[in-house]
Amino acid sequence: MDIQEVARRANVSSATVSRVLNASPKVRPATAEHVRQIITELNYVPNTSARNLRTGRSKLLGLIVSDINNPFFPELIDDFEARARERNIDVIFSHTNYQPNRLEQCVQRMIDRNVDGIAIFTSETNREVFDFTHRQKIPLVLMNQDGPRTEFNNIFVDHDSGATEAIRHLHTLGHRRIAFISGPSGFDSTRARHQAFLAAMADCRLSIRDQWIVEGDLHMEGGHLAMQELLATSPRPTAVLCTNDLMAIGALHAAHEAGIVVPADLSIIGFDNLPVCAMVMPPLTSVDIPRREIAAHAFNMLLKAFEQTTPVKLPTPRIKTHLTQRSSTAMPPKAKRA
Amino acid sequence: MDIQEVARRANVSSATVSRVLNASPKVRPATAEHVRQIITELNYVPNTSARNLRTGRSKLLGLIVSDINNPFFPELIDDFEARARERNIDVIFSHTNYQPNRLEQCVQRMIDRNVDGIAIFTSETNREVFDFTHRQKIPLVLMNQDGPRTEFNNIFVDHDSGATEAIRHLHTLGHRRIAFISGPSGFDSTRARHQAFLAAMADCRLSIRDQWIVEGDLHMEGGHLAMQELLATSPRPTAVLCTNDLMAIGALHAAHEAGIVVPADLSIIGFDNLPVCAMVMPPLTSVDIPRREIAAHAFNMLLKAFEQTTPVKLPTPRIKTHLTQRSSTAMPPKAKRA
DNA sequence: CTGAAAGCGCTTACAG
DNA sequence: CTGAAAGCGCTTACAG
Repeated sequence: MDIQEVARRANVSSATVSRVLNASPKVRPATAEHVRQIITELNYVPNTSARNLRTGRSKLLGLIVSDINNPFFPELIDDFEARARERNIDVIFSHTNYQPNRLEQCVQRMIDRNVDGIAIFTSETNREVFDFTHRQKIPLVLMNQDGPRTEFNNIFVDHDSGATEAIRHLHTLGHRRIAFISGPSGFDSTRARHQAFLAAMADCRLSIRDQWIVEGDLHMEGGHLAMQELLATSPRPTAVLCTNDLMAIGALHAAHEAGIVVPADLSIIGFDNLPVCAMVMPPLTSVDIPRREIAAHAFNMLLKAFEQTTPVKLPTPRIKTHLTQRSSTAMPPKAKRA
Repeated sequence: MDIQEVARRANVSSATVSRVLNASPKVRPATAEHVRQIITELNYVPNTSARNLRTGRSKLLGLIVSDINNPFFPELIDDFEARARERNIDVIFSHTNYQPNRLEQCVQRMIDRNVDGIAIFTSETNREVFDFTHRQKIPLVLMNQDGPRTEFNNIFVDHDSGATEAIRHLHTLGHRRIAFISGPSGFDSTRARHQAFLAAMADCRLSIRDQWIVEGDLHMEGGHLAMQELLATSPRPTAVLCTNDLMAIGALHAAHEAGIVVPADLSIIGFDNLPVCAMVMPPLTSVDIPRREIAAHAFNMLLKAFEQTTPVKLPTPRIKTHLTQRSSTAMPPKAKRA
């Protein structure tokens, strides 16, 4: 069943069928209607490969994330894919498992498939690959890759706004001794959140103690260990901001094991606002990263970039983050006594 | 940069280049080596669409799940995709959001892309779509779709083994009053787990009380409400098996709110063994569904089905489920007193 | 072992 | 508004 067969049955040329298929306005409405009917009757579906070969477009977008098992990503993938589907675009999806060299393979495979654009949401960076893709004139969108001066299309997620809201929230509750569980310094996003914490503390004129800044591995384990360290300090902090939710949950467990009640004895705030925040006890207050908004920007930018005949750098959207309050924060014990 | 260009530079015909590309043994090794060198030099990548158009294969597999936001799926997707990547196959991924009619669109889109096979992991069923795909002679693999008599390739996940282990575990601890939070009866998997519970109880010669079987909505809310109902019964159950982990977590919260300590006062067991089981307090004992094993079977079956010239029904793998013990189960209060 | 040539199923500039 | 024809970039049966 090919376009010739449809043409024969409809008593037109394959060119006309093709025009109907592509909703060309140059076809007489009656002819178009007739052809459409035959198409339905025959249950004809155009061959995508032939189409792509002819047009040079694939109606395929690539989406690369660090780790599909990280609950940060599903919502983002979901939204991106839903938008693509609306426009009859398919998505090829891959993940790097945080390995910069796997990014290269992922991108190469997508280029082989002749994708119309690639969105890369990885915490690791591989500048050579970005450059390579850019030179191939394949539309590219990145997230939080070294600021506004980059030549690549970029989406900027502002961690400062969320961190500021978090620290102000604690400050308003009466907290003065606030600790931070940082992540490994190798990742851009981790560094950005650390900076955001420092800025937010300064904003509230709160002093920072070195011993209250402990590094974790971004997993529950790391948060657990970091919290144990913090609990051994004297005086103890009355509140802790964590670089991500998984570490905040690890911290929650460590506090519980030490007989410390959250939030009565200690307030904890996470970062990411993963679905699991609502599942732990107490439900975790966390800085939300608007994943669906990010996905929407990425998709629209890719589409726009693809429509340009000459590649241009699109304006960088700046996305604010905000605190989502749940039940892991309260007044510090001291303030209660007072 | 196309195959002709490579042929010209290598002083051979495009047929020879093509043979080298496809590792045909009919090329003189020296020629092949020379051509390979030129290919590398020119950074040539064959056009996938042209290839697909010629060969009629796409090296593309479809993967459809109910809900990417459900933490059950990421591991499964991960494993499936990793296997595909090993063989240079790409995966087009989609999800139905539990709507049977969206399954039709998903499948149609994949057929349009000329996929070499489709794996469908949805809790909802759409027999017409399965039939349609089957008639198109596109290899298909389903999960737990009405038993061994189906004409479709199927993977059978045995909920009985896990449920039996769960009930025996509780029985051994001394529990006799065991409740069940069921799911909506519309889903095959939900019904299967309900049956598995009943069979496991019979296996341990434990009696079942109607009031100790409460239906939930598969989400935290439903588990929460169901547990509140169970706590209002008299006598109360000392242990609860839940149809899935999300409801088990809802139940955990409800117990906590009622001042009931898990596991000292009440044991809770979930189903699915999601990553979140390790994050809640106390960590949740749960029946594990071996997702990676399922993904492996699905992928291999699709590959095998595709290699057959005439469609055959492959043998149905039977996958056992097992209990993963954590900290939400203990001896019942009565047994302790004794 | 190698090449010339046909053809996979479309789209589109061109001619009418 | 419509059609004939070329061509997108490959692969493969056929001939040598």
